[in-house]
Amino acid sequence: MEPAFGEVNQLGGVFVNGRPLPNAIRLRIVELAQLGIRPCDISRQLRVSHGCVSKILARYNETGSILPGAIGGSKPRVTTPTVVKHIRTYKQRDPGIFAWEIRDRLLADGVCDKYNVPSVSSISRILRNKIGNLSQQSHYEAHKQHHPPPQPALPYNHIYSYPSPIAAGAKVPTPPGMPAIPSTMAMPRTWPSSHSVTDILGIRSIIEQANDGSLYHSPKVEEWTLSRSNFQPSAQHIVNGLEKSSLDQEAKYSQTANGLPAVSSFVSASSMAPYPTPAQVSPYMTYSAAASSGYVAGHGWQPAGGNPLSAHNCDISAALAFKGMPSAREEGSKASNQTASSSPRPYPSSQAQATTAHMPNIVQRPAGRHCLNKT
DNA sequence: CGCGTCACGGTTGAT
DNA sequence: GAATCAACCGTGACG
Repeated sequence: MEPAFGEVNQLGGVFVNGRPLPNAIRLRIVELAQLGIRPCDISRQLRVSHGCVSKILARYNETGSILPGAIGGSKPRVTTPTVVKHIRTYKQRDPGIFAWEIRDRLLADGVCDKYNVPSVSSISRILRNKIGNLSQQSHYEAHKQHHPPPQPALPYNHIYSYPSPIAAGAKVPTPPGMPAIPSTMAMPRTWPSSHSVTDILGIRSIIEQANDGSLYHSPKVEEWTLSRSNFQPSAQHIVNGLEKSSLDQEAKYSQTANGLPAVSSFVSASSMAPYPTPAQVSPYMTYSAAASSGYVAGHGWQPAGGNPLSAHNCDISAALAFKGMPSAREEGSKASNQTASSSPRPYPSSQAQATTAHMPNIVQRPAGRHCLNKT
């Protein structure tokens, strides 16, 4: 299972191998970068490897999300039963049809979109393995016989019809044919899985808990809210991407956190004082700091106007605001063309506005903005 | 010296 | 329920 305590890196920072940094830290990294602090300094201050800082900032710049990608799980299948069924149908109607033609038809008929349409080779395989004999038999009946019962209409397709999750990760910057990177596109792999519901529930419960003093939860809410409100479309994914893993993780990190110097304490001030003793700090305590009040509220540096990142100050309210936007996920998952930069408001609702009202700035983040670090 | 990148050892979650 | 697989993670080192 999970180590009760993390490891300590060269900078004296605590981390859990294989697990993402707590969102509070991730948020911190972005915040500091936005304040013009160089990545190398951020790295030292937060005691996070510069590679990690670099990665998080790069992802943030690319996707608008501070959250880690969805860990684990499998990719959604593109060759869903529905798709197979359509392929079969095409093949039956035209036994001489080519795989690429089938592919085109799947797109044309709206069975798939360009993100989840099977490759030609996949189609060939399907034809060979699942349908091959059909084309030679007499068909229309055939499928009723040896075919699995009719599939539920939208097993995966509609769920996965958001922009290619695969294209999403930081590793795949710009999906082909996509001029700009809509934040939704660039989001981390987040195919809705069974989490979908749990995510929501989980998040909500967290939000709810935020009231009862489970302090470690607030950071989640903050960041999460932050991301969502800042980057609209991607937000949902974030939610999705954040998923259990993120939340859990955070919870884990939080466990040991008690009364020790927190990130906030040494990051906080612009002062950037020498770091407190690193290693002996119980792992993650650092992270505990995240408690909203602690690490942000007190600082004078946040833009009065409400820097997006200042969301912590209003984590609860923002969270509540978010709660009021249940449909955001769906909307976001489909609003794949929205770019964060162009800032079409995906959430025209008053609720959305209420949320975003806290952080007007980021919404206008310049599209082409580059490394925060390049300062 | 700063930063992008990548191998590595690790975790996670769907199948 | 265990194994497998493929995704992700942050660190540390290199260029």
